[in-house]
Amino acid sequence: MSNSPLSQPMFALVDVNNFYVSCERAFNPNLINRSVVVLSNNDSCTVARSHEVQALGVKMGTPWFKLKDLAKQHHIIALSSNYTLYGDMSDRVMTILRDFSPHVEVYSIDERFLDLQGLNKFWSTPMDMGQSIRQRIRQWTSLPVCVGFGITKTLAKLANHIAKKPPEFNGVCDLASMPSAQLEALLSVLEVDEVWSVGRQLSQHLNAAGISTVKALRDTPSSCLRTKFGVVVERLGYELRGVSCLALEEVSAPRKQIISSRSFGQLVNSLPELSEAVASYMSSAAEKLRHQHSVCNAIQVFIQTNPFRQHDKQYSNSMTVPLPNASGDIRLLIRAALFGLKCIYRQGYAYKKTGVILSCIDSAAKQQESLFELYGAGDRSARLMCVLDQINQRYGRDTLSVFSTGKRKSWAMHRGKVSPCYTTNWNDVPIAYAH
DNA sequence: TCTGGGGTCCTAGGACCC
DNA sequence: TCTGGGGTCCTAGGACCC
Repeated sequence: MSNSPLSQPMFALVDVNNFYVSCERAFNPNLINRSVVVLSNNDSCTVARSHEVQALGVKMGTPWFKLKDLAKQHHIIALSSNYTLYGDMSDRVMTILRDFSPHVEVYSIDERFLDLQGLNKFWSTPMDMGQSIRQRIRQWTSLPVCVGFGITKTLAKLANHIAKKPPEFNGVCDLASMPSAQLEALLSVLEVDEVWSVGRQLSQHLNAAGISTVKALRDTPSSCLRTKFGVVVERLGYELRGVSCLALEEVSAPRKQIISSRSFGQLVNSLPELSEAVASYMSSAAEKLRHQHSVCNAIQVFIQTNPFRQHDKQYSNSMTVPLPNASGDIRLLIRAALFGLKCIYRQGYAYKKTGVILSCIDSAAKQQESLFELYGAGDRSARLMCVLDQINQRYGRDTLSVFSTGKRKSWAMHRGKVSPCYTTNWNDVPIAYAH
């Protein structure tokens, strides 16, 4: 029996420091040790800052025009973003991490969770492993990373956050094997909003209830967290106490919605211009839709004026266009989106932004949906069995095993997979089967 | 003058049905 | 005809994340 901490449940979070800036530096060493920011679409906002820029107090998302003076003064270099490059670098990091664990979750473009349980044979301590990860990624991609270890994902994320604070941690922090005196001291000074999923609002509420440190949050009884703050915070408490509630998600589920939207560089007034933009956003959204083998059953299209121009007349609206027959047909999707746009468009406003949001369902689920629609479904238990009978007679025994029905939306277990189906007309079911 | 884009989950409240 | 409770479904909006 090994006593190595890695024989316990153990997660790691590996996160690339200042990811976009680090990617740019990997290809242009002149940027190293310089003040660098990467800007969003239209070069409007800062989406990444080098350490040097962070030290100047520049916050994430600061508009570039507000930085121009500071930039001149401190010779800040601003770069337009290059997402193709960042995606490629992200894949390279992924490849390297697979050598350290077969179980890796892509949490975001610059963060990976690793499940390390049972890997104790290879490493004497997590710290060794963490340093090894840092060195190899640095060597093979030039990217700097920090590594956090914990027995839940929330703790690993917190550890990663702590590891970034130089210099004593040297980029790696293991909360699981930290001496308890040190751990308690650390958690009692960490503010509660440093915890993953505690944002501005929630930290205010927690503070108002006297919970201002991570330690206080961890030590508040579950029942209290549940009543005062709901299920999410209750789960958070468990995670901080080392009870894992969040599993590693290695296979990324298909997106439930696909958004494609953009701010205009210049304000736009006319419907034809907006239509052109919407059609183009829809094309790229539909491409993603096909890529994940989904179809779309509703499209939301929205437009808005520029809320920062407070003297301008403001207008924002959206419309959801349902597609009774879910589809991935690009021409149909564009038609539906343009129809929605036409409904919400009003003349006389200067528009800043528009976009589409596609609700996605799995192609296979769509086939099942049509199967159920063929027979109808509903909330009349007297007819439930006959529907099951019909479907199983026609498609073979046990095609349909569980069938829970709601008024409009129902749920069916089909070959081990639960899928939604939509009620059309229950009365289509022949009355003869009701007996 | 110039203020990002893409996601998930939860909740409240209205509509509707029995 | 009037009234009420209980349930489901849908949507919008808020909060959070990177």
